[in-house]
Amino acid sequence: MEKVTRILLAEDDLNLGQLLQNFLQSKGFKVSLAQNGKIAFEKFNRDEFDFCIFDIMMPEMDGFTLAKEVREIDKKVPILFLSAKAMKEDKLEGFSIGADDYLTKPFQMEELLARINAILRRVPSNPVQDNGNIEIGSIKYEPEFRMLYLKDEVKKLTTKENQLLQLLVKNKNEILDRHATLRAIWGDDNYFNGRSMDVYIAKLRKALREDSNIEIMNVHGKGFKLIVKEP
Amino acid sequence: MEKVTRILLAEDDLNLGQLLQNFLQSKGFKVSLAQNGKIAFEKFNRDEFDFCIFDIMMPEMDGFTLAKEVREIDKKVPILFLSAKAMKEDKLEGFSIGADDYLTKPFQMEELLARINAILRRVPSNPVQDNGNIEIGSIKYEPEFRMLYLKDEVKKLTTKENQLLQLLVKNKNEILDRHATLRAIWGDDNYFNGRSMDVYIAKLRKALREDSNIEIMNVHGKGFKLIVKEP
DNA sequence: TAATAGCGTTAAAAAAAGTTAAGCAAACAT
DNA sequence: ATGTTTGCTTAACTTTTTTTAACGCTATTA
Repeated sequence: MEKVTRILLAEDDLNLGQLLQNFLQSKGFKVSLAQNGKIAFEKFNRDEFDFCIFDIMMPEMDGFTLAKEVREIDKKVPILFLSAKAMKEDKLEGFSIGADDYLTKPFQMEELLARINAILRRVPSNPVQDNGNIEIGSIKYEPEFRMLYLKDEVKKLTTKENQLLQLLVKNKNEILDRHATLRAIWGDDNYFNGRSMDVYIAKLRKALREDSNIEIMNVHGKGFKLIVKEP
Repeated sequence: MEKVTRILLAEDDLNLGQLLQNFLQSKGFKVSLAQNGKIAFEKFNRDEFDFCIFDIMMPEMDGFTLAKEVREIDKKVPILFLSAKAMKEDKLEGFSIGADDYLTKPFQMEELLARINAILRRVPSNPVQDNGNIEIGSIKYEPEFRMLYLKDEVKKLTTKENQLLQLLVKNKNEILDRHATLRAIWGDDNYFNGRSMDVYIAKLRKALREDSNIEIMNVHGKGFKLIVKEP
């Protein structure tokens, strides 16, 4: 379950604004477009955002003032400035307000995207990280330690066994696509890797056999499906 | 007690290099200047750095290759590229390697400073305690003194043991790439050095065995992973 | 229903890693 | 200078992990 990054985009040039909005939305972001700083600030107070892109020259409220207002109530949200001016003073003012980046128009949209991602990588994400303890039927499974706690044995899984079981668990009760799995774990989808994968499916079946409610079912020509019958 | 930020600067133009070094030192950074990528990589492996500034076009080893090598053994250290070319492809390649910023020459030194600080604001402050002491599970580890404080013994690590353990710690819970590690510590990735590394992994396992929550796990064909079970 | 592609299983071969110890050279002490 | 310690590499042997092969079964389609 991927978390969508919500971007607040303040840009008075409607052409550019919608172009950016469409581009970023096509890249999987949720983008709220505001036509000036005042509207942007209202949006910021009303909703939650993970990233801000502010044009500097805007009517009603310019980008710097907007950023200052935002910084007063949120010290952490990343801010990236867009500007027509490449002037040194402006850039430095931008950074002094607490900007994360400053991009001068015209720019390539791919560069904007790359810069957004570079910043997002540094933002501490998901504070809620489940402790990774998973139950497959009655069998405890710890993916990060590659451990399977069977009735009278603790089985240490190999790298491949673990990768495969993780994918199966992640797609519990859904079909795990054969070709995609081969590309994901083996890097390449060819005949021999396919046979190798079948061998590992057999290994996992043997390991999980002690709980008769667990089944790794084949879906002919499609892939495998981990089924756990809940009583 | 302010911690000094140590910058690794790779720049073959000695004029610019020393200019930047002086400027950044005057701003309170500790700057190590390397004249090409190869020297920079050796420095990176020998010492600890909090920030990297890499020129792209350099003899011996270019900035992109350098950054890739660095990223293989350190997923987190910030990297900022300097380049004479403003080409879109180069910028995108830079970001795809995992750069945090990309600055085109000529630039204002104040802008460089502002960008460095903007990135450093996002870097989670010292996972390492102020004095450089590290805890691996219940075992205290002082990399700069090559000391491991075991239950009833203080083990002095050898150079290789220490280098390897440092890399493992830096990549805790992530895979430490086998080939990259060999290049980083042994300088060359060949069969015999690989066997040597396995011997050192065995030594470290034995040393860390007293805390059963610590494990140096092998990821077949990829490398090793230090995992510490937190209770 | 015969042909065929896809899968199940087991065994073997091959590759990678674990372990122990011998060998060797540099650093250190005697 | 000579012996000793130390750190590292190389070797030899073992075990684990992964791939490949072989043979049989099952579902799909002509």
